[in-house]
Amino acid sequence: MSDEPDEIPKHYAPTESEGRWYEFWERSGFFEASEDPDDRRETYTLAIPPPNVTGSLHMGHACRTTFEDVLCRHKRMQGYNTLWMPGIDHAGIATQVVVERQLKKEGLTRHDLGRKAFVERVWQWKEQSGGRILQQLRKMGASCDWSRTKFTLDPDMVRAVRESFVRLYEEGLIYRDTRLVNWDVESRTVLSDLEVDQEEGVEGELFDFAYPLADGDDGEVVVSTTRPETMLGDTAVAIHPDDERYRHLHGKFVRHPFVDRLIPVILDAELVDPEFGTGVVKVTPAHDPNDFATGKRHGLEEINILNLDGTLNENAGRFQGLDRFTARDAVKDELSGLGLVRGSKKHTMTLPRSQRSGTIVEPLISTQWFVKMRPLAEPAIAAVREGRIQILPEEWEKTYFHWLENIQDWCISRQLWWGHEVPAWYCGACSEVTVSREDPSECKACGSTELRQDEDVLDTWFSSALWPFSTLGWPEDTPALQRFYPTQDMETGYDIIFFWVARMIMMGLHFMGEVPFTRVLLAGLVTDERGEKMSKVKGNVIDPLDVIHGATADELVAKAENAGASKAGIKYLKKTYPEGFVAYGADALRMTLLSYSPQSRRIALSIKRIEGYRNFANKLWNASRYALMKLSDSEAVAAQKCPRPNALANRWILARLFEALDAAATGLEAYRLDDASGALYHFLWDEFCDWYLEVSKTALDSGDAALVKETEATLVHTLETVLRALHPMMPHITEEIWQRVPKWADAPASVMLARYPSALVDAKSDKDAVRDFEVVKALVGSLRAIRAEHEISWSRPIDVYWHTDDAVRRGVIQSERATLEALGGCVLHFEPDSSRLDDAGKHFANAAVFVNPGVRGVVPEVIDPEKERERLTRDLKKIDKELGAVEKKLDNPSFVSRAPAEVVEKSKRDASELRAKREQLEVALSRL
RNA sequence: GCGGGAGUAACUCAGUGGUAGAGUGCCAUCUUGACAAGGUGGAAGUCGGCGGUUCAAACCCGCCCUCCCGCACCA
Repeated sequence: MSDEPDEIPKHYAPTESEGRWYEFWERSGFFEASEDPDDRRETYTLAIPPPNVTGSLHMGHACRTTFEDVLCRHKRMQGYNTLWMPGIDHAGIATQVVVERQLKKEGLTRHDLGRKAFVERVWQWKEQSGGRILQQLRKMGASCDWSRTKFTLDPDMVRAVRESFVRLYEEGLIYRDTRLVNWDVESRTVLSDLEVDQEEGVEGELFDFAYPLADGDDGEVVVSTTRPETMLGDTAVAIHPDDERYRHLHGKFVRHPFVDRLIPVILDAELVDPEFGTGVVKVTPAHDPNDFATGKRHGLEEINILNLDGTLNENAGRFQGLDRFTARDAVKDELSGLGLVRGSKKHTMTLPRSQRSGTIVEPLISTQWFVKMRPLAEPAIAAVREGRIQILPEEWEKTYFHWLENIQDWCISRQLWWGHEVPAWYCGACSEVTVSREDPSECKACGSTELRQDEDVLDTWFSSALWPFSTLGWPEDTPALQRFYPTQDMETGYDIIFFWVARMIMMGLHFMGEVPFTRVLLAGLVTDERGEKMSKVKGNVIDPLDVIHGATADELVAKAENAGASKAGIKYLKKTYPEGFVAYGADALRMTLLSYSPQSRRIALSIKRIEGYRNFANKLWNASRYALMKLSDSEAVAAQKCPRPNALANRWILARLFEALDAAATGLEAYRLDDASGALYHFLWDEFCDWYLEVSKTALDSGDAALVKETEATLVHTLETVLRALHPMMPHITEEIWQRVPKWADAPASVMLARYPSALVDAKSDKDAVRDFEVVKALVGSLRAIRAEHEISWSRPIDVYWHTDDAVRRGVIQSERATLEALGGCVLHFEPDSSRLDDAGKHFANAAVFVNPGVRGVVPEVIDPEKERERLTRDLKKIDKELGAVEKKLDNPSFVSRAPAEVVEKSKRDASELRAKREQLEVALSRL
């Protein structure tokens, strides 16, 4: 047989197989949701978190995609009309930056092209390389309904955005206002609070200087600041009204040393903490949020000293044109020259940085569009509080509530060119604003045609917030919207709970009057195996596609260098993956990502773990290969029907299959895909492969026609069922094998269309079989241990004399004799006279002894007495430890009286079994 | 300052009251006809520390130490 070329290769090769099946599924339309009015199936809908159009598949996407695909494939197999709605996000800043970078290489800026040409250029780029990530999601096996793919700038999305903007405007929930905003001087746009990161622990300087009193008053007031340059925009100094030290300053003025300006001393209990510094605060309303609020309270002038690029403007007098940081030193020098410096000390502070450009964000007065959030937040809070939306893991609810309860208005305008245009037009004649669904031809107030559209675009997240219903056709009342809204699950990373999840809930409730989804699943962030965030600089990025298709070490290094990895990063990469990656396949990657607990905030991905699951895929492959070889000439064997076998092993594996399916179902229902996949993994490997396949060899070779028949039926049924159960997790390999398994006449064309196996339908729990098979496993385990300890070659059969007083166990051993002898490599002899075993030394030369629950046995003439002593001593020690713990418990009267009866009973049983075992081992030891 | 999370085997992590688990790694051994990407056997943990509740604590409570993450404030 070994001479014959194998029809099925020994190693599973994922690369070719995965692409082939994916193409088959997509071409066959298996991913498509139905809008057929006669289709009465319940729906299951999940909208993909649309990746950035600039995006390239990373592990975060891979993780999301896997999780979502499992949910969708599972629901689909359960008979739901399943819609997994795919799409891409236009990603305002991110995309604009990418194209601007390209232009830079040509020596151009976007201003050289002008707005229209630039936007055209971005579209061009989008058409060429934009949708790449959707192809990459396919490599993961994602079963999205691609026929519905949306881009957030598609015409119908534009329509949805305009509709929602206009409605919110008409309802007074969108307004235009001048206030202090976060200004990114590099990207030259405003940012929402969420787009600003606070960099903590920055070592800075607290600089003290003096303002001389004006109007002939002698003296000065000393103020402290971390930003001396902003004094150019100071319009007050503030003291606490109750501060006795400064009572003489009430109503006075100070003189600005550089600019011809008198600055009032104001009293403000809110701004000033008399304990801090000198107790005097300089007030710069145009460049600090607190000062801005103070300015509003006191009606102070707001003097903006900055240009939009971060240089100082004409209000800075002689400092005009200097960069903001250069200006800081210049101002300090100037103050020093005037003898006004009063000291300086180190100061630890927090700096606001732009998430995009990394530059320090400037608070700047600007006119922007805002969404009034409170009225939207209230229903969103209620929806979660009342359980109409469930957030998992639950601890995120607190974070969600905390944010919404303290929410600030959302600044939605951005000074970019790429994005949804603000549908507002300014009239040149009357300066009224016209906000309109359609491009207006005249001012709504005065009828003038002198209209100019607002030049800003909307925050990318504005269109994302509409995603669950805009993708289904809103504002049209389409059949899709009716059928698939609200959706069921929303799965995404916890890092965008505010950016996206909360806003979708608010907008969904507002525009649809219904929650956009009933469950939010928040997953952790994927990091490298050290728990460090994957970063191009660190060289620790694992590209999912490299894992799937393989990559040499050289390729990895070249790629990392190209991406700008540091020297240390390259070194780490070379050290960690000296061999590169073999093609592990999408299924192995998926299983790995699923195996991490969804409750963890960090998914420290390890290549070793991926390798482990690649090995699992291979194990499944080879187990199937064995089964298919054995079943090759039994065409009649159909997998569909659950057999009713008589043989113990067959009954056992079906019972265990039942339990594994039950565990998988429980895991899937609870969104614990780690538990679900783990249950099937262990069933397949530890039970089906390690025990059942081995036992089946004996049965299939037995020549007993009835036994052969029922074993074949059980084998194929178990395999076919476990393939269906695993399909959502490992779609490609299960399809590859399932297609080869003998099937029933009207079987569907793909495993993904087959029914998901349910424990209740497929088998009944056979507890007796499970209990009896444990006897087989324990006995074989003992024999293997003896063999291993005494280095007995497998080619040498051993004689085994055994005895038990337990009728059930005796029955099992006698009826499973063939199996036991095959797996144990032995010849079994029942020893009716148990005293001969107790006193084995007299009757058997060099006997090794084993003791199982209720079964004793000896293996004569095979042993090294020293090793036997070692083995027995070790066993004895283990038993002593266990027995000690149990006995201690039982000696405690409180335990016996207060613990539940079943717990006490179990302990008693354990104790007596352990004592018996202990006695046996001691006898055996003393004999040596 | 407010809030959340984490600390369990060498590593990465499961484990919400009843005798500590997995994957990888390690040691030994086996090319037994599905699979060496494998089989078999084995070693390895004062469950961060201290106290409390309980018959019983990795798990519940309190305090402490270390690390991570949000939010707010920071003259």
